Parts: sequence; C-alpha cells; structure tokens
Amino acid sequence: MESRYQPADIEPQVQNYWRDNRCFEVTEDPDKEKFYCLCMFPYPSGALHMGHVRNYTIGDVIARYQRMQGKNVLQPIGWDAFGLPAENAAMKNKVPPANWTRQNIEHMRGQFERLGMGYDWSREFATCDPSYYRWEQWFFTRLMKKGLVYKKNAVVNWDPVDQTVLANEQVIDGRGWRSGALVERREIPQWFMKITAYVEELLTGLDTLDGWPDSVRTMQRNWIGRSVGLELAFPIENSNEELVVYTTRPDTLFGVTYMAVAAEHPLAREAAQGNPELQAFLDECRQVSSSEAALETMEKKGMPIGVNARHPITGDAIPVMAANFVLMDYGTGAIMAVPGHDERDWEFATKYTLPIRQVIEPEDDGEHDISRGAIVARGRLVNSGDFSGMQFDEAFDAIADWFESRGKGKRRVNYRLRDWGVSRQRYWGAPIPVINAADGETLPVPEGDLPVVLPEDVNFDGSGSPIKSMPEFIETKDPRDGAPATRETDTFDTFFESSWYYARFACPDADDAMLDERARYWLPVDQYVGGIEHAILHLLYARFFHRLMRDEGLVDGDEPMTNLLTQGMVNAQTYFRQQTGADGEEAGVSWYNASELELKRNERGQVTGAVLTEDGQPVEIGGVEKMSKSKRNGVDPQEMIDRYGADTVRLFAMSDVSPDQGLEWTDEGIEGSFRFHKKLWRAVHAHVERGAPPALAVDALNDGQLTLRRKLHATIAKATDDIGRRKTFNTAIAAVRELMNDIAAFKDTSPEGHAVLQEAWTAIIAMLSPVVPHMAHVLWEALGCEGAVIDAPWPVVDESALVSASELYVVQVNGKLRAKLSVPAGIGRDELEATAMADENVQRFTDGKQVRKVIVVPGKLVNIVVG
RNA sequence: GCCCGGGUGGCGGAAUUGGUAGACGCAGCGGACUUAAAAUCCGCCGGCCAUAGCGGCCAUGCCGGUUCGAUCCCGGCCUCGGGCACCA
Repeated sequence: MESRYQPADIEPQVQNYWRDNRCFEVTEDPDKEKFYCLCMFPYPSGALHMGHVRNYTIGDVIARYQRMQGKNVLQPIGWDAFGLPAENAAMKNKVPPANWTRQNIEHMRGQFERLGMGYDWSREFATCDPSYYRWEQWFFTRLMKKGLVYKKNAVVNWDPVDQTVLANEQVIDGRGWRSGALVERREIPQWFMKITAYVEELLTGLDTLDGWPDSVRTMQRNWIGRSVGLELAFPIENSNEELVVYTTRPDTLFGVTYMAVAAEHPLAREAAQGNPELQAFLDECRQVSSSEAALETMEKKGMPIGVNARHPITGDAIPVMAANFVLMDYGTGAIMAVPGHDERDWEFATKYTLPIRQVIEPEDDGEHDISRGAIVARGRLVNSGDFSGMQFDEAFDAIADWFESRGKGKRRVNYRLRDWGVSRQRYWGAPIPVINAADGETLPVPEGDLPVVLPEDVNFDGSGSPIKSMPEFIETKDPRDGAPATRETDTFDTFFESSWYYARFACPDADDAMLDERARYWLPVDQYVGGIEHAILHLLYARFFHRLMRDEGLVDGDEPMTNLLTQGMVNAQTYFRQQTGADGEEAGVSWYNASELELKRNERGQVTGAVLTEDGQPVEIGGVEKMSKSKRNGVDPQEMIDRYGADTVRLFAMSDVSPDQGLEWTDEGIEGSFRFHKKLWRAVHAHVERGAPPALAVDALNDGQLTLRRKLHATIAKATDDIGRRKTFNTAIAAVRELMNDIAAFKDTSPEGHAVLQEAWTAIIAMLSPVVPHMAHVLWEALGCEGAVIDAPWPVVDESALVSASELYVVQVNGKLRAKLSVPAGIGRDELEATAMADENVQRFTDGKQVRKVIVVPGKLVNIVVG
C-alpha cells in the first residue's frame, strides 16, 4: 500500500477493474430481489456541469448501497437527445443538430466513466436513435386507433418577423428573442393526447405514492385542479345566442356585474365588425405570450363590446367586455365576473368603473368595506333574492337545483388539467407518424413503414424546420390506395421521449416490440432521482404514459416510480461590478469568477469585501445563485476531477447538505473533502502497518474498547438509516467522521484494541464505499478483506454492542434545562424523580415553590413544573 | 398573479417532525513541529453577564397564538428559490 493518497493513480485502475469484470451489467434473476435505480437522463448539452455531478452521484450512492444489501441492482443511463439547444447550436456553429448531439454524448459518456458511475453501459441509448423513437411512433399510431389522440387548433407564439413559432423561453418581455418583434398569438392545428381521459386515476394515484415527497404530490394535485362547480348559461339580449360559463362560486351569482369574453370569442369578433376601435383592441389582445405567468402578471385590459347578457335569475342586463386575460382555448372562452368577491374581478371593475355588489357577508363579523377590496371568504348570502340568508353549501345546492330543474345549467366536475399538446414545429425531434391524404384524412403510418426516420444530413439555417421544405421527406403515398399524399412535418414534444425511456431500459435491444417480458421484471423504478423542476410536467406525463402502456398490455402496475428523490440545485457565490459608460449612464453589469478575486476578511474570519486581483479595485458581493455561464459563478467538474480526483468531488457533492436542498459550492469545501481523503488514507495506512490483528474476542474487551465498539455500532445503525431510509447522505458522512474522531482519540495499542480497530476500519470503508468507491476499493484490499468492496455486504449492527449500563437524562424546570443526569439504565420513575429533585442546580429553581407536576420522557427527559 | 418549498453562529448545515439548539465540516484565533513555509497535530470558537469554580440571561427571518415544553404545530407578514403547460 502506498503511504500517500494519489487519486490520479488509483481511480483509473479501479475503473478498469469494474469495466473488465463487467461489474454493473445485470440480467433478470428471479431468485434475487431486484432494485431499479434511475436518475433522470441528461440532455447532452456538451459537458457535465455540477448539477449533473450531484444528481448522478446521488443515484450511484443509492445503487451501490442497495447492491451491498444483496439486491440485483439495475442502474442504466441514456440520453435525452432531442431538443431546442441542438438547433440553436446548429445555427451558431453551422453543424447539423445530429452531429453536435452525438459529439456531446461521446464527451459526456467519458466524463461519467471518469466519475466512477456504476452504469450498465450495455443498455445505453439516445432518444434520437431511430431504434428508440420508432416505438413511440408505433405507440402513437396505436393510440390514434384507440381514439386517445386527436387534432385541434391551438395557440402558439408567432414571431411575425422571423416567421417562426417560438417556445415560451424564446419570448422575452413579449418579444421574440432574436427579432425583437412583438409576439402574436396564432392558432394552428396540432396533435393532442387525451391525458384528461385519465385525470381521475392520475389524481387518486397520488394517494398511493407514499415514496414521493408530499410537496410533489401536492403540486400535482393542484395542477390537476379538480373542482366541483356549476355550468350555466347567460342569454344574450336580442339574440338566440348565450354565454356558457363555469363557476365554483354559484353562491356569488347575484353579484355578477359584467361578463368577460376572449378576444377570439365569436361574440367579440362579430361585434368588432364595423367597430374599428374594438377591432384594434382585439388585435392588441393577440400580442401576448401564451404563457400563463405572462398572462397573469400583465396589465388586465378590457373593452365593452356593446352587447348585453341577461342575468339568468334576475333578468338584469349585464354588459359584456372583451378582455385580454380570458383565453378562448381554456374552458368556454367566457367568464362571469363577481367583483365583490374576486380580487381580479375587483381590480378590473375598479379600473373600468364597473359596479361592485356585495352578496356575501363573511363569518368573522370583521370590518369589510367592499369599496376597498373584494371579500373572498365564504359566508352568508345577502342581496340574493330567495337565496339570501343561506350559507355556502346550502346556497350552492339551492342555486344548482334551481338551474338543473329548469334545464338551464348543471353541476359539473371541472379540471384545470388540459390535454397534452405534443406537436412541435421543430426539426430536431421524432417525426409524428401521420400521413395527410388528398381527401383530407389524417392516417397513421402503417406499422411496416415505421420508423419515419428524421433526415439527419440537413442544412440548418434557422429559417424553420428543414424537413418542412424537403420534398423527399414530405412526399409519400396514401397507405389505402397508393395515391400521392404528404407527411406530417411536425415532431413530438421531447417530453414524449422522456415519458417512457425508464421502461425501455429494461429491454433496450427489443427489436420486435416496444417492451418485452423483461419490463415486467424490472419495473416499476424503485428509486427515481432528479431535479425538483420536473415535479409536475415530466413526472405527470410519465405517470400518464405508464397507464397508457399498461392498457396496451405492455407493463404491470399503475405507477412507474415507487420512490422519488427530488434534488436541489448547485449554487455558488456571485461577484459583480456595475459598469458605467463614458456618458455616466449605467452600462450593465460585469460578473466575475471567484478565481479572479481575493477576499478580505476581518479578525473573525467574516468576509468583508472582495477585490479583483487584476486591478486591486473592489467588486460587489452578490447573491448565492444557481451556477450559470451568464453569472460566471460556475465550476467545471472536469477541472475539479483532474485536480482532486472523482472521489473528492463525489464526497463534497454528498457531504454538505441533504440531496433535496440547494448545495452551495465553495473552494474551501472541496479542499476539506480532499483533506478528509488524505486523513483517512493515512489512518488506514498506519493501521495496516501494524500487521494482521488478532480475532475479535468481545468478552475480553475493557471499558474503553467497549465504548469505541458501542460508537461503531451506533454509527452503523445511523448510517444505515440515513442512507437506506432518509437519504440524508450528509448526516451519514458526518456520523462516520465523528467515529473517526473517536478513533483518533483512542490511544489503545493492545491486541484487543487492534482487533476493535480492524472491525471499525472495515465497517467505515464499507459504509463510505458507495460515496467514494475508488478509494474504498483500494483500502478494502489493504485491510485484507475478501473480494471487492462493491460485492461486500453492508455492515450489520451488533445489538449487543449497543447496550450501556447508564442513561443520560436531561432535567428541566418549567421547560428550561437545569441539569444533566447519568443514571443506571432502567431506573424506576420514583427514583429518577428523586434523583432529579435532589440535584443542586435543580433545587435552586424549585426551592420554596410548589411542584405542580413532573413530566418524564423515558430514556430522555424530566421536566419539573413548579408554580 | 397562482401553486410548492426554504430562512438556525463569521459560513454550509445538524437537531429523525413537540423534549439538551448549534452534531459534522469550513473559516478564524492560539499553540506544537519546522531555519522558514506548506503539510500535519493539539486547544478555543453564537451574543451578553458572571467567573477560582458552579452558572445565569438572550438567541432558530418578523409579529402573535397553542403547550409543562416550539427550529418543529396554528394565524398573519417579510424574504429567497422552483414551477406555471413550446427550456429540459
């Protein structure tokens, strides 16, 4: 064994060992418990960043831990290879998206290996492989036949200068990111998946997902947004038409003072003919990004369309407004407005001086001034005709009955969730396998003609998707009669690929089916790991897809992932200077990387400022923010691996915080992690130099040896719980460090002590091996242990080692800590109370006072309440 | 705007979800070793007060509540982060 820790020497050797012995390639084994561990696969953006390192280290630690628990562990990796960045890179670098993507995959694969990830590389695939996307094309045609997909018009962001559809991300302050032109809403025909057909199941299924964080389940529940309400119609004056609206607050119906319709609503369009002012307003309403955040935060605008509706109960005339915040494709394109009891309606009514009427009196009897704000809380109805005096539930039923008995409305369960639009007008995606026949029919591509291969040798100049102007792609034949027909040129949303890849990893080489029997062995995923930013969309689509595949007979079970771990982001300190132009105007901000700076500290070590090394002038200290190129606060993992080794980087990524929290990267932190490796190496080296230890004879141990052994087994218990159940790797590592501190203070050189130390070091190396597998591999061998540490069993707690003759009690008086007592284990309550009362410091606070009660928490605490 | 999280010493965080606030690490200070530096090792390390020693008061974003006892539960606010359906 080398006396110095040299990661650059040992890490490649250990990686070769894993590769040569195919350590991580697995097959189905019905005799072993299976464990499928999966991290959300990466988008091949070019190089690994720290967020990747963290994500995949978490997964690797769990996979290696479960392997040591004796399970048949599958940990695959692949590439979420379609997407927008490849198109942007293609424009910038004049490379076809396919080439750029595949080069990135090559590079990142090497980085994963260098990090020591225990992947079954034999299962690797990229979603841009035709052998992968052919099966989702096949699946889509199956769903077409089942009626689970359909085509309808839907809104996109249209850049009128670049003549192209923009993603929400490409719309900045309502303008196209490249052209700067005001973006318009435009309707085009698109394909939709009927996720709403599964909405109840997706909702109730959340209750079964005990292994998911509550926050994610709540977010999904709210996203689905089930509500019970009333659908009712407001007749239009002097017309046979009516406005259908949905409300969850029928109790406020007498407070309706206006109606609002979308700019695209037929009623508004009709009214705009011959009304140029209204027409101009409707045109203006189109110039808004289609994102909900933009819609909700923009200035609410409206204009009367000169048409009245009639209140269905009172018959009162109610003006109809066109409004920019009502959307034609959500709900019915019309809403009833109750400014007295809805904040948005209140603000709108105040702005346009529309009447505000109070029809609810809240429970709390507090001061409520309807002229100063809406009363949103439920309460008793007032000014509501026959319904006045009723409470919410009673009023809801009475009003709903009123409408239903007259055939003018009905109770309805409504969902916020909308069907999933999967069409993208982009090139770098899987072609939607549809043929447009000359007679207007849309037909699925026959199974025998799949896959519809995306041409990869293209000239990508940014003027839209190349396949949209490529006759050799577009021209095809009608599968019914061979007549000329055209292909669909839209591609799938990339969420389509990522909704089922987890299942394909079970059988990536199946070439005559989407999935085969192996999927039933490996699924569901036992542990899924990924960023919290995917809490809703990706995970909801995957849950939907799993049910679609279940109903196609491809998989068992309802849910795709049993346990979910959502990981926080990797952040770092930012530094900047506000730059001033020659004219004294502010000319933007310059960001600096920590490596360019020197920090100033006061005598306490508190950072008081920073100066740029180059010019010695101060820079501002900004916030701790997500690592990004623009803020220049990123750290390249490759550089860190080259300097410190993969184990040090892995350890730091795991040791500072639990995985679900944001991790702050610091240079000092990584140094500390490296120091830990050197210290551990030295300690094990010194231990090994003593030669082979005698066998452990527990009965022969003295108090000091028993105490160290108690600490060891308490540490094993804690680390097992922290890694296996809580997934708080940081506290498991801290517990091991505590144990190592105790070992450092253990000055026993006897043979018995030597044997205890051998037991301790062996357990420490085993427990650390999922996090720092290279170093553990080498030290395991040095300790003379059998086999490779990846095949070692996880250490087991010896319960008898935990037994102690005494217990520590905390004594409080009126909830304040006054003493600590060490008492014999299993002491009786009376004796315990007496011992506590007899304590000198306790008496200072109880003296002359009456003891009202004594609370005892066994094994922990005594609280004496005096008054 | 709406939904979901977070806020604890100089810093990252711990306290297993009602029972010792500050584990572990980083930074800092003091010391040992060294010709010196680095590395390493040892000690101290929330604030205020007291001190030979024992100890006391305050303190977990802010305000209020429940409880014998609150970082943890409830109500109201402030603030930072994630998502909002075409970034992945």
